[in-house]
Amino acid sequence: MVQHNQDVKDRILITADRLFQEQGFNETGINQIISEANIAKASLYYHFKSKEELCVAYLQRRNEIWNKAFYEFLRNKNNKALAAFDFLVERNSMDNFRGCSFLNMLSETSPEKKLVYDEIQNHKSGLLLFFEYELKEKELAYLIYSLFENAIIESKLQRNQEPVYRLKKLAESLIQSKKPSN
Amino acid sequence: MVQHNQDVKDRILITADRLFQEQGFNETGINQIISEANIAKASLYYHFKSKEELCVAYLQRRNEIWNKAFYEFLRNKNNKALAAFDFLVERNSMDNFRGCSFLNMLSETSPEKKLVYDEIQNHKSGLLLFFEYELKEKELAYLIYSLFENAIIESKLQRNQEPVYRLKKLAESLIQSKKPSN
DNA sequence: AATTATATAAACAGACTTGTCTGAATATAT
DNA sequence: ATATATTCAGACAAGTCTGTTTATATAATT
Repeated sequence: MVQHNQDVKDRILITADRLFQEQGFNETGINQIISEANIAKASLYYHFKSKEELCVAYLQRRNEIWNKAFYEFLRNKNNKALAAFDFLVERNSMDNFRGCSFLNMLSETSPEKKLVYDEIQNHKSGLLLFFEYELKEKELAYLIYSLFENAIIESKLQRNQEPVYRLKKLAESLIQSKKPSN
Repeated sequence: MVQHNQDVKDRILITADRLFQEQGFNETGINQIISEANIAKASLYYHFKSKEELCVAYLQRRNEIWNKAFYEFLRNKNNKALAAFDFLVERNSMDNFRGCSFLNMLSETSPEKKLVYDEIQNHKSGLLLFFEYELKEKELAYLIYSLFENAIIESKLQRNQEPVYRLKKLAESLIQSKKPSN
């Protein structure tokens, strides 16, 4: 039966999102996506002309979802730059230390795929902008951003939250020591 | 003609090393390895019972090669913790911003492959130990280690050396401010 | 001299890969 | 009512993937 309700594209994206995150991009085949999304292969290629185009759409959507969750989490927090580390703890618990979708893709793609690189760069520059806005000082922001990035990677590698706690404490003392009130 | 000179295993490792670095692990097939190494497929499976086992051997060898080049580079340097960033600049130029082989593998593998994870963890804990030895203070070492890690990632993502220079400067001022002589 | 270790080529298995195409059906828009 | 957009199932192409097996050859060890 033809399901003509225009959520076909959504179902593709939702399923691809889940599978790319769970298994990685190269480990996920088109056939698995269409099978689990319950759509026809021709429908996928009607909406996306290649797997690479689906990849770009996936990263765009992931960026939107991530940002939404991120800023929602921070809404009622006092020190948002530090609370970012708490967000990371929450995400690690939810996704079993899967790490950053964008850094994962960075390792699975090549610089020739410019549109893919663009989406990764865009996500990361957005995150850096957040720290710059919160901390006012650019070099301090780059510093805390770096600790945040390494918190993602190190907690993925160690498969526990200790690196996040530890780097949050380091970030805290660095931010503190820059405060003019001290 | 049978080449019975016991460098077959070496040729496999040398070729796999090159291809895994240039193309990534999952993007490199067994057939390409045997073809470019000029050996028979049965010879590969004589020395390595699976591609995963080859992966582990590759990471072990890569760790040895990396460490050798790293400590050789640092031998005549004064501030070795800071000179590590210069090493990174050199490597980026040589390998066209391919990034860290171990972090790349981290994104291409899964935690179920315990031996693979072990090699990645081993490499990174060795690097952290280096910073701890050089900087004496553990939390400072973890901080500089984090900047170093992000320098690898960010320069790969931006495909230029600016992040390395910038993070080296940040590292410098952080190390400076911890010195008791100030 | 006999055994064992290492190497070869090449076929084979069985599954998977991305992407195209056909022919039909159903919606939506004009 | 007619044109256009969307969806379907499923076959097909042309290749790739990891790994096994066979049968043979050579080198090293005992």
